[in-house]
Amino acid sequence: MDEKKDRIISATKELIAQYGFKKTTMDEVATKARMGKSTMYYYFKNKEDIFAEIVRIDSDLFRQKLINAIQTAYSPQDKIMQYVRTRMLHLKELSNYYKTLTNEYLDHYFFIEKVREDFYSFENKTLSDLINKGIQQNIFTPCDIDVVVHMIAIAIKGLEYPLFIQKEQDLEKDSKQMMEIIFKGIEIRA
Amino acid sequence: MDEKKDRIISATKELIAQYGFKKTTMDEVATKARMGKSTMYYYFKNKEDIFAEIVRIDSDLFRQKLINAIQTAYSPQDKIMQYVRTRMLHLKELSNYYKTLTNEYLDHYFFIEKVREDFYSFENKTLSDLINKGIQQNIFTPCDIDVVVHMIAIAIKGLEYPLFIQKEQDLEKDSKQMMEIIFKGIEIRA
DNA sequence: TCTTCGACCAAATCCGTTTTGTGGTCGAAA
DNA sequence: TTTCGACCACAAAACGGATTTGGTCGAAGA
Repeated sequence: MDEKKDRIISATKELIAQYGFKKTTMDEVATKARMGKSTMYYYFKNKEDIFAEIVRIDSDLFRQKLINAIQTAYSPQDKIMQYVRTRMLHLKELSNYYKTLTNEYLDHYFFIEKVREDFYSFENKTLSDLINKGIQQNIFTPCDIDVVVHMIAIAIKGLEYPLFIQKEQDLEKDSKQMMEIIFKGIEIRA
Repeated sequence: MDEKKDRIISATKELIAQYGFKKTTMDEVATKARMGKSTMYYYFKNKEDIFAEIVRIDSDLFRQKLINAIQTAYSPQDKIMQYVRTRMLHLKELSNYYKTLTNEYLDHYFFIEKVREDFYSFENKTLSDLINKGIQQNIFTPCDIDVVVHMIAIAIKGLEYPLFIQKEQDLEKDSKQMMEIIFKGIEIRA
């Protein structure tokens, strides 16, 4: 039954958001999900498996959010801009929510690695497509798309940095200005 | 006598590069510097003081290296490019050398903070001057210099990222391409 | 056959205590 | 002014016993 899985997932999510992965015990999750601890092992292989599922779901939602953001914009520039903007704002939200988790994240990221790689591959394809479309529409100058995507990825990493060190920053403004400069670098000149 | 200070500094540097700050004991340093432990306290206030001095010296050398790099180039673009290139290569060297230290770095950066701030302020001024000169020479389009410098800083952070996660990357190539895009964004159009 | 769970286990974690190691001081002496 | 051995206080490691916790299993209910 999927409803049981959901109960486990949402209980785990809440507890993990508050206490982090390590400090959340399976007993607590079981209590919160209103079932015996052993029952959970009927639905999930182990503790990490639950967490992996949560990450997978969140990642899917994130991707969907990005796809929606792209669709609301028209020009390739706006689409890319919306992509980056949405990505940064979501990450900021995440970093607030999972503040406790940040440190453990590194310890456990071996089993998130797959999701992370999948995401990067999605991001790469999405941005490539957008730039390609921009070139076909005679808006961007023909160029090595992989290089441009890689540069955007580097810019994104730079924008992420303040989140990582919990430094306040106007992400939206920075994203906008950064992307504007990059656009000027690849737009066809009048 | 300055020669004594140097012996302490260089002994500490070697040991710290190998074992990190915490695992390096004052006894070891004293032995390597061929003097009694107490003697070192005649020249330095405490252990951190030695480390702070090392960081200060290294930082000065780094700055000098960057100034030299700028002087070897002629156009504002090349100067900025050389700046970024030299900065990244130096950081890569550092990150190899002080591999052990990376983790502790965060714990101790409170007493490196001052040096770090000074460096950022130097970097900001240096880049501002270069861009300003570029505008005066009619090479860069007049713009909000602070914004451009901030964007370059973000790009640099993005370029630093692979160092931080010990991921191999062609820093020199990435730096070059990233800066070329930014230049296209601020150059006066023909 | 599918689902639930109490009882149970081994390994990890916690926690109070003791031992050791280490940064730093001081006074004497050169 | 410079050097250092002896010494101290305290932080970190080592230890070992008690507790917690992730995970298994077989029985029992649907």
